[in-house]
Amino acid sequence: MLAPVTQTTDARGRLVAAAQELFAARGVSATSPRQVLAASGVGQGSLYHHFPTKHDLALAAVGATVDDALAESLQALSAEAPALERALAYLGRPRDALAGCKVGRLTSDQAVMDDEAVRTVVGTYFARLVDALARVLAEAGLPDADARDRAHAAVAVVQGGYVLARATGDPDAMRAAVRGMAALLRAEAGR
Amino acid sequence: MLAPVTQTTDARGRLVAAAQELFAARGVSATSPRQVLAASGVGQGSLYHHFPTKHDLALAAVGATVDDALAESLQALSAEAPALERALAYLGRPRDALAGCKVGRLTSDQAVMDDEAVRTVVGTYFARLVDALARVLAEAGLPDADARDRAHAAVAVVQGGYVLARATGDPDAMRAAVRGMAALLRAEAGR
DNA sequence: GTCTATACAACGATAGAC
DNA sequence: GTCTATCGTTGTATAGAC
Repeated sequence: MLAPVTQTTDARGRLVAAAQELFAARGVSATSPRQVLAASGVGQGSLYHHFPTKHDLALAAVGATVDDALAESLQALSAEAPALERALAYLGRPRDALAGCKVGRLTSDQAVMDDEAVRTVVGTYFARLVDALARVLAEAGLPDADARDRAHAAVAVVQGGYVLARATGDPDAMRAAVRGMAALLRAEAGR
Repeated sequence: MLAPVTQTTDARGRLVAAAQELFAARGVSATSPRQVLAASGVGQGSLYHHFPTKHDLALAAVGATVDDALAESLQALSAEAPALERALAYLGRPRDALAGCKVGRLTSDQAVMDDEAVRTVVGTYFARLVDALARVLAEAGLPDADARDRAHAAVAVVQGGYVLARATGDPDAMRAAVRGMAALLRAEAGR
């Protein structure tokens, strides 16, 4: 019995993957268990066996999405480069601006904000991201309090960039916002 | 006939006001015509008389909300003060961070993004806001292209501040983001 | 563990009397 | 212009056989 994982991992895994995709594309509230069923290819009974309520499914899918997103973001911040360049690398990462942030969009989703457990997962994502960026900016030479403010601003610029790009239908809005922030950070560092 | 507006303005106006409130609190997708009915106090038939579909109601309510929000924002930018201070006044305006931006949140709302007319109204709001802020920053001495980038960044910081505050459940996240941005703009101006 | 069948409420919208 | 009654669909969830 060296392969301890049962075959059920498959059905469960497919359900979570399908839910992640649909939640990212249409939001949690706007996605029905029926749609997840259809996309995953499993039967109705299976879904409710693994996830008795939509809440359980949302928690699993959002948790997986947050884990993925956090790993990707922290990667840019922990590269082999000077601290300021690592911060700018996070800012400049390629993003699908018109799709919106898979995590950030959840804060406008009623089904998420009304669910304490899910909302906490989303909150932890941003808390950890800001913490990591603040450490990098402190390493770049800023006093701790200033580094935290700049980190909040930088993460906010990315989130707001998504909003601007989606609202205007123009991905350049995100690029302009990030460019503006990067220029300001460089200017301050070169003081 | 010097009073051209009929009494229907009342029922219609109450419907729009109720819709604005509900849309701001719960989103467009998550708000049903039934809820608008209940909140406004008018009858079922009246709603569908004035607004044959939910689309029509959304367009009217979102349009009204955008008009209000734009007027408020532009007010801070057109005060009697030096240009940089007007930009910082916009950034520092008091905001209900945990409630989210009544306009910005709409970009995560499926019912809005799928509706060309409504989405255009939301897009125009941000386009006009960025334009106005860019003009102020140019007046403060920045080259036009730089002013536009900084304006995108500043508007994005506010939108992202809402996201951070809602995600973490902490209004201070918005304040930190705005503080960080303001400090960067001041530093650049005092170069 | 997975399936089909079904329950019951709420959805957006319409009908037709007044 | 406004009302009550109702349509057909989809929502989340459950029942019970296999």
